[in-house]
Amino acid sequence: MSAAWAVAREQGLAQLTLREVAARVGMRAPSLYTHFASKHAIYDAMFADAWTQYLEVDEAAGADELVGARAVLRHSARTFFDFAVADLARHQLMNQRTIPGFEPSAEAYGPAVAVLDRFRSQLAGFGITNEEDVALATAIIGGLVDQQLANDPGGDRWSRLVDRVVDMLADNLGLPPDNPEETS
Amino acid sequence: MSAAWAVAREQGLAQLTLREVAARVGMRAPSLYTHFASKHAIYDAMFADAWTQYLEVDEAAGADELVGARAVLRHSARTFFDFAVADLARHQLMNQRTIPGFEPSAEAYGPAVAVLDRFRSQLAGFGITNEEDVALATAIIGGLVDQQLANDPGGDRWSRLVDRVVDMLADNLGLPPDNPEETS
DNA sequence: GTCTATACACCGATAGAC
DNA sequence: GTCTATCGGTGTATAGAC
Repeated sequence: MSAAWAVAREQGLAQLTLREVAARVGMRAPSLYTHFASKHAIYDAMFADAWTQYLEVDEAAGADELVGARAVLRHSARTFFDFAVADLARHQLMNQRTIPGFEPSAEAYGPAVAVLDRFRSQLAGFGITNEEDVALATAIIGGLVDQQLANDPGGDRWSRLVDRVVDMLADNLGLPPDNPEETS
Repeated sequence: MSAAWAVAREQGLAQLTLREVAARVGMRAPSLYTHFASKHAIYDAMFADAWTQYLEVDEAAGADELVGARAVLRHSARTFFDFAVADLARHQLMNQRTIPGFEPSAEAYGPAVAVLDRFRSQLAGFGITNEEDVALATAIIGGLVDQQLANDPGGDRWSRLVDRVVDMLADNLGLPPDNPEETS
C-alpha cells in the first residue's frame, strides 16, 4: 500500500503500474494478485485508506472545540483544503473520477460517508439541516481546491480565498457573525 | 476530429485509442500519424475545438443584452454550466487534468483565453476588476459543475443551485439588486 | 499459500515498402 | 498518404515450482 502511494505521488495516479509497485516491494507483478484481485482493487484500498486518513486528520483538528459557527466552518474548510492540496494523486482518487472505469466499492465508501456525516452534524449544530445547503458548501470548497490544483499548483491564489468563501457561504446561510456586537 | 469526439463520448476521454479513431474513418492506426504528430496532438486539437465551440455558444447566448448585473451573471453562469454538464468527456478535457501528461499548447489555449477575457470584461462592466474576484467566480461555478458530474450525473442537484450561487457571489461582490426598489 | 514464469491482447509509436 | 510489420510497454490470467 505505501509503495502504491509512493508510485502514485511520484508518477501520477493513473501511471501507477503493477510492475512498478511490485518491484518496490521485491516482487514480480503477477504476485500482487495474491493480495489484490485486480488493479482496481488496489485503487479501492487506497481510496478507503485516504478517506480514513482524512477522518483522523479532521477529528484531530478539533474544529468543534472552537467558539462560533463561522470559526468552526473556517477551520473545517481550511483542514479539508490543505489536506486535498497537499497530495494531488490522493485528491484525484478521493474526489475526482480520474481513473477510467474505477468506482469505489461500498466498503471503501464507508470512511468517506463518515466524513460527510461529521460535516453534516457540524452544520446541524448551527441549525443547518437542509441537504441543499450541504451540497452548496461541499461544491464551493471543492471548487477552490480544484482550481488551486489545476491552475496554480504549489501556489496560493485560491488558498487565500478560503476564509472569504466560508464567510460568503455563512452570509448566504443566514448565520450571524460570531461576535454579536459586530455588524457586517 | 468528429470521430475522435464520438469515441471520447462513448468510451470515455482517456479510453480514446488511435486504433478506434482510425477504424471509424476507414484507416489503420499508424496512418493517423500523417495528420497528427501524436495522440496528445489529437487531444490538443480537441481542446482548442472545445473552447472554440464554447466561445461561439457564449457569444450566441447574448448575456450582454440583458439588463442588470445579476441577470447577466446568472445567464453567463447558466450557459457555462449547461455546456459543461452536457458532455463529460469534453468538460474533462477543457477544465480538468484528466489525461496524464497532457498539457494544452499555447495555440490551443487561445480560445480558452478569449473566453476568460470575455468574462473578465463582463465583470469589468459592473466595476469588478480585481483578479481575485474573477478567480472566486470561476472557482465557484466550476465547483458546481464538478459536483454535478461526479455525484449526480444526469440529475440536477447542483444545477438547481446555479442561480442561488450567482446571487451569493453578487452579494459578496457588493453588487446591488437589479431592481433598485427591492431590498434583499 | 506464495511466488515465478510465461503468455495473451491491447496500447502508442516507429520503420520502411508501395 | 497509407499500408504492414514490429517494438516495448501495459493489465491480466494461469500453470506450476517451492
